[in-house]
Amino acid sequence: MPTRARKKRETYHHGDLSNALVAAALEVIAKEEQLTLREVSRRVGVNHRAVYRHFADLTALLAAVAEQGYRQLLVALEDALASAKKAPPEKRMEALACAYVAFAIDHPAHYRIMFGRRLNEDGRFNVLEDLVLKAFTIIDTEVAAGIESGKFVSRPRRELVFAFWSLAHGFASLTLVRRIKVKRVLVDPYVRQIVAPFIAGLRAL
Amino acid sequence: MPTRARKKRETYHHGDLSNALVAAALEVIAKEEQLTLREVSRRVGVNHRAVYRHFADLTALLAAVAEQGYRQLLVALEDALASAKKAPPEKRMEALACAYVAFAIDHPAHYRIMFGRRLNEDGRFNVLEDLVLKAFTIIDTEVAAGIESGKFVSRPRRELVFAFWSLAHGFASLTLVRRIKVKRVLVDPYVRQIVAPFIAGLRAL
DNA sequence: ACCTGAACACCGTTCAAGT
DNA sequence: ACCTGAACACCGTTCAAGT
Repeated sequence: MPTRARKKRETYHHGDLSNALVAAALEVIAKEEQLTLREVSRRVGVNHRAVYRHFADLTALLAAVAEQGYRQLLVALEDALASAKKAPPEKRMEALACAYVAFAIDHPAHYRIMFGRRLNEDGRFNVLEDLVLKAFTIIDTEVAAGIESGKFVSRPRRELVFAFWSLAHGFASLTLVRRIKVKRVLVDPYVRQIVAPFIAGLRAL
Repeated sequence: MPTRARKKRETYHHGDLSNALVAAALEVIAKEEQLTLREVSRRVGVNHRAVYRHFADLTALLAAVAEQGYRQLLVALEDALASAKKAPPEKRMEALACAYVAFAIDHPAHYRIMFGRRLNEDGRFNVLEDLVLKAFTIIDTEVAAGIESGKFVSRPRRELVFAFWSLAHGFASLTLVRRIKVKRVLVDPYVRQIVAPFIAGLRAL
C-alpha cells in the first residue's frame, strides 16, 4: 500500500485509464455538468489527449457511458417485473412504464445521452443496438404474454411495443424538458394515469 | 432600384437585420447544418457581433426560430382538424396525431430546437409558453368534445392531453433519432396504428 | 444608433515528439 | 505502449473602438 502510494507520481499512466475515464464521465453527468472530453480528463488528472488512446473520439466515450445506462435501465425494468410477478398483464405493463420513467427522471443526463442524436445517428456501436433490442424484447415479451393469456387484443406486437415505448419515452422527455411538471413522489401515480387509456385500449373486448 | 444597388456597399447595416438573421437561421436548419451564431451572421454577410444588437444571445435567436416553428405547427394542427370537420372524435384525434408527427418529421431541426433543453430550461420566452399553451388547448378542446359527445370516457382532461402529447412526441422523437424507422409515405398509417390502442382506450364503454 | 476588431475562455481533434 | 505539448479550426461572449 505505501509502495503504491509512493509510486503514484512516478508514472503518468493510470493502470486502468479507460475505466477511470468512464467513471469520471459518470460523475460529471451525475452533477448535471457539461460532459466534455477536456473536463473528464481533467478530473482523472491526465492530459486530454490521453483519452484518444482508449476512445476513438468523444462519441465513443459517450457510447461507453450510454452502455452503463442501458444496463441500469434493463435491471430496473427486470426488477419491476420481478416485483409484479403474479400480477395481471395490465399491472405488469404499468410497472414497466413506472420503472422506465423513473429511470429517466433519476438519471436525466444519462437518459439524454442514451437517446440523443449523437449516439443514435452513429452506426459504430453495436453494443448499444443489442442493449436497445433487449429493452424492446422485455416489453415485447410482456405484450406477448398479455395476448397469449387472452387479456390483450391480438394486434401486431411490434406496433404495440413501439406505442408503449413512445408513450413512456414521450412522457419522460416532456418531463425532462419541464413541459410536464411532476413532483418526484407523484411520478408513479402520474405515470399510471398517463398509461391508463393505452392499457385500457389493450384489453380484449 | 439602381440607386439602392449603388447604396448597397456604402453602408454596413441591413435595414432589417433581425428578420434577415432569423431567415438565415431557418435556411441553416432546413439544410440540417450546424446552427451557430457565427454561421448565421456569415450568411447574412455581417460581423457575428452584430447579432447582439438584435438578440440578447444565441438562445434568443433560437427562440425566434422556435416561435416560427410553433406557429407552423399550430397551423398544421388546425388544418388537420379543418379537414376532418365532421368526422367523429376518434378520427379527429387521429388526424391531430398524424399532423403532429408529420410536422416533426418534415422539420426535424426545427422540432429539436422547439423541444430541446436550451429553450425549455430558459424562462425568458413567454411567447413560447403561450404558443405551447395554444397547442395544448387545441388537443384539450378535442378531448373535451369527445367527452361531451359521450364517445370518450370521462376522465381528467389534463392527463388525457398529456398522454396524447407524450405518445405523439415520443413517437416523433424516436423516429427522429431513428430508433423507429418509417418510410415517409407510410407515416400516416403507422401513426394511426400507434395511436389506435390509446384511442380505443379513450372510448366510453 | 449600429456595426466592427481584437481578445478571452472554452471546445474537439491532429501532428510530432517525449519517456 | 502510453502519454504530452503545441497548434489548428472552430465556438459564444465581452470590451473598447469606429462611423
